[in-house]
Amino acid sequence: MILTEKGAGTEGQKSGAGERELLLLGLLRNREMHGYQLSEFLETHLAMFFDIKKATAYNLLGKMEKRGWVSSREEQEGRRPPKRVFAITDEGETVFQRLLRTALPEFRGAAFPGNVPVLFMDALPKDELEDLLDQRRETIRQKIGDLQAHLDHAGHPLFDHHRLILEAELKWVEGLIGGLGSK
Amino acid sequence: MILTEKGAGTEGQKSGAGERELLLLGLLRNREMHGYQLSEFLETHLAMFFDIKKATAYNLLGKMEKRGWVSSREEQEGRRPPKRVFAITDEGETVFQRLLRTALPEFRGAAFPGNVPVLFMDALPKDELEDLLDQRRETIRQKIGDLQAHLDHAGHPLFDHHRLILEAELKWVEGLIGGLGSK
DNA sequence: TTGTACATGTAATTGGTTACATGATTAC
DNA sequence: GTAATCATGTAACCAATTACATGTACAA
Repeated sequence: MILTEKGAGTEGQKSGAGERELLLLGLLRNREMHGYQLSEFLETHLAMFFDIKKATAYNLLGKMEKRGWVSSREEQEGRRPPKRVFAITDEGETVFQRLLRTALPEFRGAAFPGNVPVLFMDALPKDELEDLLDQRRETIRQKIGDLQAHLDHAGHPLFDHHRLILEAELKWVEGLIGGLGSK
Repeated sequence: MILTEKGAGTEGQKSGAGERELLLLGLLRNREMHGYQLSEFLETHLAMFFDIKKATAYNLLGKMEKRGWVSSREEQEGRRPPKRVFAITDEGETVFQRLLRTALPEFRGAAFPGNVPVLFMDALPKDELEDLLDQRRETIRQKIGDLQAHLDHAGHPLFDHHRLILEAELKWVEGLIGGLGSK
């Protein structure tokens, strides 16, 4: 039976926290930005990898400012609503360095809630099951195809990760489909 | 630049909901169980794949009972605190069938927040970076090793999925490490 | 008698999303 | 004039976790 890696010892400071903060800090490290700008950047350049909503970005920036990780100044252009431009502080840089070194060597596997239905495949008539799995395979294939559409990212580590994971998923579903006959 | 699959159309009933319910319903389909028992089962047999806490299970069962998906009866043994044994209802079975058919063909890639730090590798001196990546590689290798420890699951689809994903992760990190020299 | 396993639940908190509320600027 | 884009923020809500609160049975 499957064993948990429990009682493994440390239990430490809840692993896995702070990636969003790390991400925002890291982006602000390149150049200061206001919330909308940051959010736009996330949507246009990183939406494939991370899904951070506008409200989340604003809230996070607010929190980080309270903690002193970032500072903000108002910028007025004409008589539009002013922008709050955020910059990383020295303290923020320290936090960034710490978070980076904590997060990089860690690996906690992602959760795959999408796999739940696979547990109950035998509740379906074989024909229908085959059909549904075919659909899943097509979904994955399409995502792999989408990847080819922006090859400008090829070679980027996160892009490669995406590709490798999708290929593993495809292989897996194909295995499932292949195993169907011999049942 | 990376493109989102936005405006793709449907937008429908928020995809990705209900897997936990599907899981619990599916397990109750095999045999009726009380909360503690269900939770134990999740911990001892499925902890590797899904992480559902006790409180969550209890709450979920409560909710599902309110919705009529499961029914419960009290069972008294001696004079201990009584158990509430849950069974799936006909309505629950209908929901199960629906959720199963919705969830199986879907594929929405998991989120990998653990990859955030990879974006900022260049903020680290090469030696340290190499060291941290080596650590990550070891973490993954160990997880793969852990897998071998319970080979009784080998061949189980979810087990295979785990293995394939971990292998992809390993390959990826090794790629990162390999690319370090040529920088 | 002390700790662990069995057994259930609620309350407080966290983290994030959706929806709301506001308003100026620019392109059609 | 009206829609899209730029710009900020709050409030309500939801899902899930942690911490709390309670109590029996049994083994060391």
